[in-house]
This record gives sequence, structure tokens and C-alpha cells, in this order.
Amino acid sequence: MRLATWNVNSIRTRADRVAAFLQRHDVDVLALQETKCRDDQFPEMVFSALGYEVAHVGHSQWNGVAILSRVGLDDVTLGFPGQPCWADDTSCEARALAATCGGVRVWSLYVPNGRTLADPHYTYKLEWLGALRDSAAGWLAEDPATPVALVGDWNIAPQDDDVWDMSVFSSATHVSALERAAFQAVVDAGYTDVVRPHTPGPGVYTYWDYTQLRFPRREGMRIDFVLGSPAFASRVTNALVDREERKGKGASDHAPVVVELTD
DNA sequence: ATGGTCGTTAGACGA
Repeated sequence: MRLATWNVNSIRTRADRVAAFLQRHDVDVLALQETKCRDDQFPEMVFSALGYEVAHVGHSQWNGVAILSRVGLDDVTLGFPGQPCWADDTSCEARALAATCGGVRVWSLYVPNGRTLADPHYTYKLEWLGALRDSAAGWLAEDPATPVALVGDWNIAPQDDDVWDMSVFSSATHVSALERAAFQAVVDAGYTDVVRPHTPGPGVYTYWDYTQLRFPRREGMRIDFVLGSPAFASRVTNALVDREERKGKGASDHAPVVVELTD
């Protein structure tokens, strides 16, 4: 089974590109982040025509997460228990969606950006990650036999070599001690980065800012991750970051991450 | 030259 995750930065703009990616990599399950549309705007036909079922949650032009699967899409869950809400939203932002696909519990996650260290959004980010850790620890305790994958845009660069130049990030989000501790807490809860062993750095990134020629200059960040429970991690045989998808006109600012599992 | 580019949208805001 092949599982992928991709912050697409608008599914309506990139539906055809995503469809081509699914076929090129023979992907069974794809988690998407930043679909940037409401449920009624999601271009489901493009993917159903290729044999994929679709689960999506999106309330507005912001956020939005989806899971596409051609190996079953069951027990769809919107949000995780305890997921904090932003500002005065009556409903939580569309940043977490789960489904069971081919026996794997897949969570498509779009961790809040944080904006700046002084912004309330940064506090929200840390609380969000803390609540995710607590829930994820519970899933593992309740049912360790079911493989669980926490995948998506974590908006954290856990190691110094996950950014091209640490001096640029001296007082920025994504690399702060608290964010890294929040990420590590999920790892400590039993979820392993299954991609890094197959894609050792430095210089391996999943995101490059659109501005300042970041991509051609190879100035990126590794912020998209597949964290697997022990039952998931033990089945991973290969992983890659498809840097080709960041090239050319009409690319997302993120590259997809692909993981291969034994059946 | 204190920006640079995208996406949502119709003036900004978010990333």
C-alpha cells in the first residue's frame, strides 16, 4: 500500500495535478491539507473517476483537509477529541480529519502556523499540538494493533538541518523550543517519523516559500511528516519526498511525501 | 529598493 500526504494549497487550483500525481506514484491513500474550499466546492468528480473515495472538511477559503482512498474509507471523523478552536469560531477550524483506509487509521492534519512567537496563534498552535498528543496517546493505548498514521503539514522543523539556515529563524516560529518539544511529545507518545530514515538530510525539504527564489536556491524547510504508530512504522519499506512536484508553473509551495507499506 | 509570490477573493489577509 502507498500512502501520501500533501499540502496542496488549494485543491481547486491543483486537482488535475493531484490526479496526475496519484497515477504517477500509484498512490492508494492521499491525505491533503489546505484544500481552501468548502465541502460543496471540492472537485470530487476528478478523483471518483479514478476510483477514489473522498472525505473532506472545509468551512471556508481557509484550511481544509481531505483524505482520498481507493482501499476503503471508513469511520470518518471530523476533528480530534479536545481539539482547540481558534478565536470566536463556533466550530473548530478544518484542520483534522480521520478515516480508516485498508486497515490503517489515517489522520490528515494541518497544524496551525503560529504566525509569530508573540501572536495568540502561536499559543493556539501549542495547545492544538498538546491536545493532539493526548488524543494520539489514547488511541495507541486503546488499540495498539491498529496501525495509526498522523500525517500532514506540522508547521514545525524539528531539527536544525530541517531548515536551510538557522540564523534566518533566530526568532521565528517553526523552530522554537516549545514547538519542537510539542512535536517531540507526539514522538514520545509512540509515533515515529517513518520518512526521515529513508530521506536523510541535510537539504531534504518539503516546503519552499514562493518568494525570494527559495526553491531554485534550495532554501526550504522540512515541515511535512508521516508519524506512525509501532504497528504502522513496522510496515514501512520505503519513503520519499517528491521534489519534482514543486517544479514548474502551478506548483504548490509544498512537495508531497510518499510512504510505502507492506500489505 | 525594508520587497520579492501565491491562494483566497474583491481589499486585504494568510502562508
